[in-house]
Amino acid sequence: MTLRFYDSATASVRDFTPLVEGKASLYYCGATVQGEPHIGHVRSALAFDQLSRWLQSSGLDVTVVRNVTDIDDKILLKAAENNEPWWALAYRFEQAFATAYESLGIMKPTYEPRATGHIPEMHALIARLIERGHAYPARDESGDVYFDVRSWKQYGSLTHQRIDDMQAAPDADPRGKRDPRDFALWKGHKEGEPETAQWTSPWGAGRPGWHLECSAMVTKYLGAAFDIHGGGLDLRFPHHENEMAQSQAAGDAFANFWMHNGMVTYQGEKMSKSIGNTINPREMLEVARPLVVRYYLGQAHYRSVLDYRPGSLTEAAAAVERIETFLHAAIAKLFPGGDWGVVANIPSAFRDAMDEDLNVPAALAVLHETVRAGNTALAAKDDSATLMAFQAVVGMSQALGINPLDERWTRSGTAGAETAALDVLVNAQLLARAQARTEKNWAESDRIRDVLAAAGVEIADSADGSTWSLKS
RNA sequence: GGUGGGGUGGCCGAGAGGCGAGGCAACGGCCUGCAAAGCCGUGUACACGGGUUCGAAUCCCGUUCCCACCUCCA
Repeated sequence: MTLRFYDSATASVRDFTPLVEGKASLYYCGATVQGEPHIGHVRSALAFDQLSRWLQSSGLDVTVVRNVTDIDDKILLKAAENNEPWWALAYRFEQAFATAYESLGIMKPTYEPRATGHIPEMHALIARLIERGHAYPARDESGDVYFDVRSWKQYGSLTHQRIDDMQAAPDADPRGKRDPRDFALWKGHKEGEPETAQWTSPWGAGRPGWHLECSAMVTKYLGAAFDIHGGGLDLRFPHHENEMAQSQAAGDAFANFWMHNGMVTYQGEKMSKSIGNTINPREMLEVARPLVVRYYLGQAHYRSVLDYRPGSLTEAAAAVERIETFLHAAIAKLFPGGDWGVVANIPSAFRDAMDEDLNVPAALAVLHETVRAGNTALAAKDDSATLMAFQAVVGMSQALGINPLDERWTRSGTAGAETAALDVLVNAQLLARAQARTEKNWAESDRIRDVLAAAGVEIADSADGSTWSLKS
């Protein structure tokens, strides 16, 4: 089976054929670093993390580029309000995003370019557009340069809109524009803006417009034609529409596929900073482990709306624990030494689900069915079936970035010297309890269990003895 | 006004003409000293009204409600 993805530009699921055999190039929009990340931002990055992982699992050599837009109106505005240099504010939030991504195991892109580092590339693109008659300097001496929307017949094709059907923005300031929908490629320096927020250009000193940086950076790192451009659904218009227009009008083929992730809502309403109904990753991590948060944000199909409500994380935690319980039981049975090696395997049903536009929910169904089969095999003492299930669960969860055995999730809290010490102490208790149990001294047995439970240590008895784990 | 996406059991969430995806919760059973975990089983799910069909959650027509975007948005 071949990979198939939903392409927003054609509004259909199409076969994915890489432009260069054996390789895949993915660009997805990162943040305009003007504030703290919320889980909507993280969900988007996670969706494209799942995508790039799956492209890799499919044997492709993947190059991923995610931008940081570190100069724009809001950054300047907030920095002024804060009485802080705009570049300091931008970098502060860039780091906050990096921390959020890191905590949830979102793989680092191959490269993460900043807008401010690509001014010359933007100038070159503007020059090409002016030369081809698709851009013009403002008629009002402002130093702005606009993209001429009417000069590009295909304008609107990404979102299937006609310019004349679009609702005119009520607050549109025509300034020196030929058409109110023309957008700024270059913004002339204005009185009162920081001196540091301007660059010289053939059209006067100023700074880049919002959409230009992505076009310039994609082309620089992935070429004039590349495989996939991604981002949040809310970026389709105007951001992606404008990006596509300016790049194609300049003569670049640009993205072969456009992929957009669904929004995160809270009580049915889109989570956004302007409404103020946001939840940030830190708040989530206070109530759930990183692995659980990742599982939760990634369990729905990437194009679906994900509605957050209190309790979501508890349910996700139960599902994750089910997977973990099997994995730990299988290790205890198959690899008493604790060294299980890694022979991962990905069942074809899982592969089929993922190949079809990244159907993660269907893929998770395969994973959970395999966990059940594994538990059954464990109960039947069928070691070879247990091993098969174990390898499949490891393979599938690894492909999704939610392998509970992965060092990333285990290294803090349950590993290291503390755990080793705890293991000795708890095992001493378990030994005493085993003695009590052979003597059928149930009161003593239960007392030990209760004491451990109060300390957050859970006991599970089986025919082969008792094991312990930390309650999460 | 324009362009899209939706309404699936108590909750989440896939599917897209034919044996009830999967998870969470609940209930019953097995196992267990008791638990926990696990396994097995249970539930008359597809917004509403028509239609097509041997058969519709899925296709068609109509109605209704919700969400997103139309120059701040992931």
